[in-house]
Amino acid sequence: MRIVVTERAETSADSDPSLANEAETRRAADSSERAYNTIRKLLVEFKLKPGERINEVQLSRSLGVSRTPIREALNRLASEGFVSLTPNRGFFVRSLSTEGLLDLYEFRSIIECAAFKLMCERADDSEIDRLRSYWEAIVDAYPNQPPDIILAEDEGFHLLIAELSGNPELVGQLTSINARIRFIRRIQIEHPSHDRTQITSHSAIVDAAVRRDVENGMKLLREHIEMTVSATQQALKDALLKVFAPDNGADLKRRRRTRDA
Amino acid sequence: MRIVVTERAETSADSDPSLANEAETRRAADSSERAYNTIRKLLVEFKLKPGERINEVQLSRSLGVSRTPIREALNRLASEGFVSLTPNRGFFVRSLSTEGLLDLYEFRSIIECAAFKLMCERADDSEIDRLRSYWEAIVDAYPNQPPDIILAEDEGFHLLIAELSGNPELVGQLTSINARIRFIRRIQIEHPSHDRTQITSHSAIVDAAVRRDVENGMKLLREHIEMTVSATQQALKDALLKVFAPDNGADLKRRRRTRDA
DNA sequence: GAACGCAATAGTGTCGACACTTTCTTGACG
DNA sequence: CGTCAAGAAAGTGTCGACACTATTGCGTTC
Repeated sequence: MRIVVTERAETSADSDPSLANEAETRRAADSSERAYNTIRKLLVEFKLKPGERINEVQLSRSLGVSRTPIREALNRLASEGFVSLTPNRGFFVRSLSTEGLLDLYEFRSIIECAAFKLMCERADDSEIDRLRSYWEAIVDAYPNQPPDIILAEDEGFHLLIAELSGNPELVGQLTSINARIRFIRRIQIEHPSHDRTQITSHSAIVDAAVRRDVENGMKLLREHIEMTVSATQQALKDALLKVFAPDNGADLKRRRRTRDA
Repeated sequence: MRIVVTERAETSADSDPSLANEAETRRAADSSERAYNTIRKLLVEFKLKPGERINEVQLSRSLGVSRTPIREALNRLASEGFVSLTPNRGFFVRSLSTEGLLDLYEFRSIIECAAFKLMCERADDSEIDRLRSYWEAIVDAYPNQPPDIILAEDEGFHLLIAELSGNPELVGQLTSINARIRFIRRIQIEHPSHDRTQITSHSAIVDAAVRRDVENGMKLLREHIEMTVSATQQALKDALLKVFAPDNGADLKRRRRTRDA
């Protein structure tokens, strides 16, 4: 596995008894939180490969913390679907196969369409205008932004719709979905197949929202999302090929679905 | 707080009843899992009251395990929205206000309608027939069953629709929603306002599925769910009144929404 | 008597250790 | 040669302890 963490250039925090420097020796009070973020990044960037067993001891050494915060982070990641837990055997990286990706995008489409509908029904004009102005403020520069910005602004757009739906559950769900597919989306944006004219659909969605045209808006959203799916699938395949470089993709078949009841 | 865990005499679909008893003989290897189930039950039954701070030491003593599995369970419950975590102050019971309940039911409605639609589009006739036979096998005895059975069979019905949608994400989401509202639903079923003629809508939904009538089926589902919401709201109010017996309900106002980004 | 420290208490966050389980290694046996 | 078993090694699950932080209670000062 051989993971080198560069999150903070603070390697070898352990085994330094000579340094009694107070500020440096202070034990961090948020190891779990940082472990969570770091591990999630490792997962989402395929540093930890799909299907692989996660070695807690190795991970804890890499992050320079004990196993306790590692396990707390892994438990959270387990309920969020990033990893699965088999009793007495430990945590495994849940493979996000192309199949699973389709399911996830379909779920996303469901959430977003519902959010749009609710927004149209509930948001007052000033709120709809927030959506319009949010998009207008970034639309011009949008196609020329670096991938990370594009991604963040796109997520912000869709998340704002969810917020304007007035249902916090939808916001939470969309946030969680975003986290799970962020890396894939980033790859897709950087992929040569990426078509930046999709911004026009955002504008069209805003128009539909202003007109409170539920049917049309949902149709646009559905198409907007579906449009990215096939391109994203190709991007995912490329990414997986890179990850499992020489091997065949046999490991991918071992799809686990151990979401507990 | 003073919690005494009497795991017995409940639904107890789980296996092992006594948690503290086993500590004397041998160390349990699944304390986290059982702590998770137990704490979730405490939450869902309002033994741990909304807004209350969760004392890990007390809890661990009650369950007869150390704080480690308690914290692992709480971390999972945090990602699932049952509790929230404030750094250095600990875990708090997230209050499920009537408002939050509405949001949750709305979310459920969205998931179920989408699942029904997908099922109609994808499931073959034999699968639809599984739904039909599932319901036919239980429909006669249904109104006279004890509440727990009614609840389980109802959940099973809706869950089967989600499964037949072919999207595991929807199954997982519905499972999670069910867990969060189970106790409320149980109260509602036992509440005098409960109307058992709602089984007719299940039959109607099956009919719509057999005819692949998406529009009508979704309409039925939406109504079916909405019908229970108002009744459930009343049941929830009664339950909360009982929980916060002498106090005013001021604690309920402190609604936390600390779902991490 | 009220506001302000300031110590004492209670509670969380993390650690290292150890018991138990799974997995790997090795060597005997067919 | 392959199979199996026993022991060794690796790894997980849980514990008790301790460092650090928040809270409470108490005495002091104005």
